[in-house]
Amino acid sequence: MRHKSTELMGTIKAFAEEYYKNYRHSPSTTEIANAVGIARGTAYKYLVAMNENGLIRYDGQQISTEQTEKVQTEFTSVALLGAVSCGVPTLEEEYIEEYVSLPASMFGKGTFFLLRAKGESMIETGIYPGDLVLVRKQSEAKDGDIVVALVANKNTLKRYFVDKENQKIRLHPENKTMKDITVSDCKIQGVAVKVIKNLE
Amino acid sequence: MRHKSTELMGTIKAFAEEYYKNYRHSPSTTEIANAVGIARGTAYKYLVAMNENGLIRYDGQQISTEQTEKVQTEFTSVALLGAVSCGVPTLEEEYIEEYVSLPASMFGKGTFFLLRAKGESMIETGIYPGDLVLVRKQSEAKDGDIVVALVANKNTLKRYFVDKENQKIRLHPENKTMKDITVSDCKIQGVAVKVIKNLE
DNA sequence: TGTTATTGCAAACGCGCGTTCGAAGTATTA
DNA sequence: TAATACTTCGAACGCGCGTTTGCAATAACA
Repeated sequence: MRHKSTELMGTIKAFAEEYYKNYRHSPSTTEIANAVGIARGTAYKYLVAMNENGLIRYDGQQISTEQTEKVQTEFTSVALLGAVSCGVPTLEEEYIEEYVSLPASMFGKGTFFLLRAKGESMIETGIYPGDLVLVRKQSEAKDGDIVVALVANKNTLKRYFVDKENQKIRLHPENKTMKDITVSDCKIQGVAVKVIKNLE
Repeated sequence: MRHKSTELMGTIKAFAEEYYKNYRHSPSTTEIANAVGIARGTAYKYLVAMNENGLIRYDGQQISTEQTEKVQTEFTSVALLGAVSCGVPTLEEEYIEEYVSLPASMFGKGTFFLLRAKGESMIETGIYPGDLVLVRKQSEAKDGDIVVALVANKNTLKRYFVDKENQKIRLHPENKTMKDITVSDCKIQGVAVKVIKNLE
């Protein structure tokens, strides 16, 4: 053959892109070599050639293509709380079921936790029992925010309103069959920012 | 001092756990050494001591603790489609806005794509315009599934029913103000499995 | 205070990585 | 067929890693 195989270049590119989507970094020359069945040095030469070629960019460390540039590599680590949503102050290690990484581009940055909604108090905003609620951890809330608040030693999900007249806080369930809770003070654990719902 | 500092052990453990949550693998001895200000060899010795100690587990490659075991390391790579949800056959590279990794424990495994819901045709199942819909790519659907289907060269999100009497497919918008679409055939792109909604 | 055990550091080893080099093999051209 | 250009391989170099070792510093104990 006269020229480096463009077929092989395509295979290498595809392999690198697939690898990148899974591991969020480029494969090593060794990994590429093994994957496509060539020598390590050859794999390196291919990468350099493909770089000059314009098929990929390669700086000796990372391979980048149009596709890999679209791969989001920023994540937020989020604690998923289990059966805790009532009664216990959250975020204690033993109540954390697992830690998951969520892409920062979709969910934002900050300190979050996830909890499984219980009860039907927020049905009218589309939060059903079993849905996962992503909560940004913060102790302040704005009027109208959906908050996780600790009242009577229980964590509940309610909409938060400040009653200026009588200096009270009103926690409003979005469910016509339930009544508002009015308290003079309550600890806010965080503000709900997303819901993840099952469809099937 | 007579014994290795338990304080330092705690610092190392905390550093390794935090690192693990961000990168989904353990830091190198060098990284630990730099982070806590000791020599590389010392860091290694600490890891070995902490392993015998029971404070962590260390196999020479990975550090694991109760916390790191809760960190989910399996992901599914998902293509996020941009303004495509109508009119164009999906999943062509140029319409992919970005690739995100979602934890397999929460979203399952398989081939998925995400799209931003447009129009109000699924409001009664809680899918509002702007919500992100996670779709499992498949060409078959069960009765009652919410599908992304290609009708009249447009992708739409509808509930899927098979009308056995007259061998037709009925695509049902969950919105009382809209009418069912009845077609004899349509290409199914996938089945909606999750919705991610904004709350603020 | 002197002896002993323990700790921390710097240096060194093997290994995999990116990278380079020379030799051997193979397609192209005359 | 012979000359040339190109490609591939295997070996080798430097570097960072995990790991080991020896030495100096230091705490504990008599």
